[in-house]
Amino acid sequence: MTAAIEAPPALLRVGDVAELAGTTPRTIRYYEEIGLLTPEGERRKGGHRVYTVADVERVREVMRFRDLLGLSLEQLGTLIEVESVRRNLRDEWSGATTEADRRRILRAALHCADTQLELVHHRQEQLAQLEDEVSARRRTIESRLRALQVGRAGQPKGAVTTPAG
Amino acid sequence: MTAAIEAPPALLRVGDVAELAGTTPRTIRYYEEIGLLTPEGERRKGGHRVYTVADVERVREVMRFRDLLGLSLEQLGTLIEVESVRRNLRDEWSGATTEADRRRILRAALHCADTQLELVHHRQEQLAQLEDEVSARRRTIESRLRALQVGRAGQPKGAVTTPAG
DNA sequence: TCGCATTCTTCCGTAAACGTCTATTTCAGT
DNA sequence: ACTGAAATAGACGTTTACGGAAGAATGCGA
Repeated sequence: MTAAIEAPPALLRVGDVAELAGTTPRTIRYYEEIGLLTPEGERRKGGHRVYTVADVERVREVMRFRDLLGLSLEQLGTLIEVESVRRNLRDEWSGATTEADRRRILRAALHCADTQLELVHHRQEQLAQLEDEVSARRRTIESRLRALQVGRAGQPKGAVTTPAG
Repeated sequence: MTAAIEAPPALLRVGDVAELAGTTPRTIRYYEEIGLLTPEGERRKGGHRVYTVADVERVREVMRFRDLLGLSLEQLGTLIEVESVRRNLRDEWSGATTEADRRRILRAALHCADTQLELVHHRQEQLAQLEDEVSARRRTIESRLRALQVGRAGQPKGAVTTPAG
């Protein structure tokens, strides 16, 4: 009796979340401490935190943005969507959300995604430029190497031909 | 009399380098302290460091790799070319470098550039994947928004159409 | 030559992002 | 019910990448 009507949310503990996200329990608690992660579901009466797979996703998202965009956790706080928004986007809307609310939430989420995309694109441009410069240098080195190989069969000595650099 | 034969190397002091590279003297000295930057040219007899524009470039390179690849300065030490190699690549070869030496140096530099390119490409892949996911989410949000707008003119209430996700 | 900005070394401070330890519950398998 | 593994709060420790101040020495323009 009292069988689960919907799929049980697969309760996770802090250690599970840490392992699934590839980090440590300390980090998970720290993220909560600074307001980056509010575990879904209430604490158990013993005080233990209760998570779901959505929280794991959240942690992974935080870590990816941190690594790939080089942002501080504080900056991520303003970049990553707020819990309520996320919950609303993932679950069905709670009965209390009016249509105007939904629109507002969706607009906020859209704006958030746009900001993220801008940052990603900016990063991509910077990386592309870095790539250009490095590969240009690579070509220079290569041509100098070839010049050396040729010189070996041709002139035994002489001025080094500085090739455009 | 005693006119400069070659272009004078434009001696810079630590403050100049810092300003040109967009950082502070403290950072410049720190980079030297941990072995990332060995100023060209000897110290002046007063003990003041002497730099050239090449050192400025070096500093900028360090900062870019640090920012864009998210590497620690220690990791950068193994990634960025060693001073001697750089000097040899930029200046003409000193009279003492034999042809075998030059080839070895060039090969090392080539390998170094390849490593850098690999890292850059890996980063680009990660960013591309992140871009995909974010823009996918963006589309989801957008379609939900549209669904709301449509619902406003069509059905006044009903189940929310969860669109693939 | 004077004076003041700059640089020198040395040392201590700091912020971010956790690691680690302790002492104390709490949970889960048997 | 018991027991070992795991979680809790709280505190302090650690590393990286510098910031900042002190006191002395140096360089450069007038």
